[in-house]
Amino acid sequence: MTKRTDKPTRPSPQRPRQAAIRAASAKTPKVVSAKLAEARPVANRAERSAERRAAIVEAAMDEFVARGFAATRLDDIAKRAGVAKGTLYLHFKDKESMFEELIRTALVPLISRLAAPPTITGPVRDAVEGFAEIFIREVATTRRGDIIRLIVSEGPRFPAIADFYFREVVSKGLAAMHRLVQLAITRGEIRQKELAHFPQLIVAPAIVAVIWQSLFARHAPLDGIAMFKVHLDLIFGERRTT
Amino acid sequence: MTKRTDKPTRPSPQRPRQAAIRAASAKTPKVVSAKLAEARPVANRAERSAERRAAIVEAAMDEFVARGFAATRLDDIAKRAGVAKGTLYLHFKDKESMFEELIRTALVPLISRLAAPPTITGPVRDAVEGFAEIFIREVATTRRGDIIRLIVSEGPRFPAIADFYFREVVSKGLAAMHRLVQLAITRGEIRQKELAHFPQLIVAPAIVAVIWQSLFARHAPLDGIAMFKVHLDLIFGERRTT
DNA sequence: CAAATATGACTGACTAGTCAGTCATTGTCA
DNA sequence: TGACAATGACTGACTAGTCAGTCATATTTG
Repeated sequence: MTKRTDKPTRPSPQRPRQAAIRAASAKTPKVVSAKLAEARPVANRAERSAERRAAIVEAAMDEFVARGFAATRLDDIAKRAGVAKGTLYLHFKDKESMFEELIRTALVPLISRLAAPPTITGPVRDAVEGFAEIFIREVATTRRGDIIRLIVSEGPRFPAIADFYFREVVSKGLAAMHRLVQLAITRGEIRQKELAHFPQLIVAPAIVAVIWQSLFARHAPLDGIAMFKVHLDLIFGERRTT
Repeated sequence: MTKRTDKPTRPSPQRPRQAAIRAASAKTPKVVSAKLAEARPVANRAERSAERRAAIVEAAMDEFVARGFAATRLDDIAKRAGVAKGTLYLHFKDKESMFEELIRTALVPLISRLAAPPTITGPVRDAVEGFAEIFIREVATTRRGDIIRLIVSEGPRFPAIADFYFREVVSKGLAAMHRLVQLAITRGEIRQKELAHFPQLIVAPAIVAVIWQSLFARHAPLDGIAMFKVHLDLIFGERRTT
């Protein structure tokens, strides 16, 4: 029950060590708080607020990725972001909203990348290979990969997130893949016509690479890009030139 | 900590409604308690204890799969299993041990399946296809698939589980795949020799199918077996006969 | 200085784990 | 074999502790 029947009067809160506290918190290798302390030319309200929010988002991302939704403590997020817990509530309604908003925000760059010019100049294979190289280097290796794992983990418990992810990322990405495959088939680059029905097959190795990184990289490193090239050889036939 | 320095007298607990409580608990539609009530020929202590344990394992599996480790309440597991919370601690040391032991137990059948006769009679493709069909039907669709998702979700937070899973399932499975691929290459069934370096490519679609089921089946059903057959066509070349 | 922001102590709901007490089953003995 | 004693599986009320969310107070800004 946590009695806490004491503390009857609280003789005067007296925030004495404010500076000290800040100093201590600045001393820690916290990402953004340091940045705030150094480069603060003037920073009006809006800017500072945006910076704070960014710091919170960054910290929350780290914590959620490391521990999952349920096991993450808002106290830890606040500490890592260099703010008080109450401040979190100035930016987010509650823990759940924070989590959902975070995932969505984190996916925005991915989405814009997907919507980027799908103009094909050379062989389709090169397009797919470039796409995969970017994906594996920028997703499987970075924290965006963790986001994918987070979605796999928490998706079933956050249908809103799974829905959003399917709508904004998966279906768009698969549609793009579908188009590429169709093009490659008409061009004769791909012989297996059935592949058009399962664009998931194109990206499957990339997904596996992401999962492998977070679970087994320690036991057996996996060169995702090399693996994907072999995969492309299967799809497009073995490459002639080196 | 758990002080417990107090409790000097405990005025006399007086458990009055023992019978009533039992009746109530029996009335609930609990899985195993019902079974016990009906088919109880004699059921000595050991048998009953084993049944209890099985009920707990079953219930715990359901709860952990549905909510993840952190969000699962032991009270709920106990209620679902039709036992008191204290009983859980007669079978498991604590929540974490319970979780880990559960995962291991759940994988035993999978492991024995992997260690099963790898004798190849016909084409390697048929062996792989049979293997995949079993896997997708018995794993992607059933609760074993949830276990895989659970490992992906909680693995990073339970290194012991990730280690165990890698050692007992992943590395063995990949080694088996590697052997199959080698055989197929020497037989001329597979032309792409590099495939031997990445046996993960063989199983990637199966993994993706598992994940798809739990996240997106609602939005867009996926025929995992059909997908895998197309995948095999890519690896072995398109199948001649229907 | 008033308004806008930020703080962190505090609350209360919730939960892992404990343990004194109960009682069905098993063992013992006449 | 029937009565009685011993056992230990089982129970659930209870404790200590945790943590999301609040709000009175303090600080900063314009």
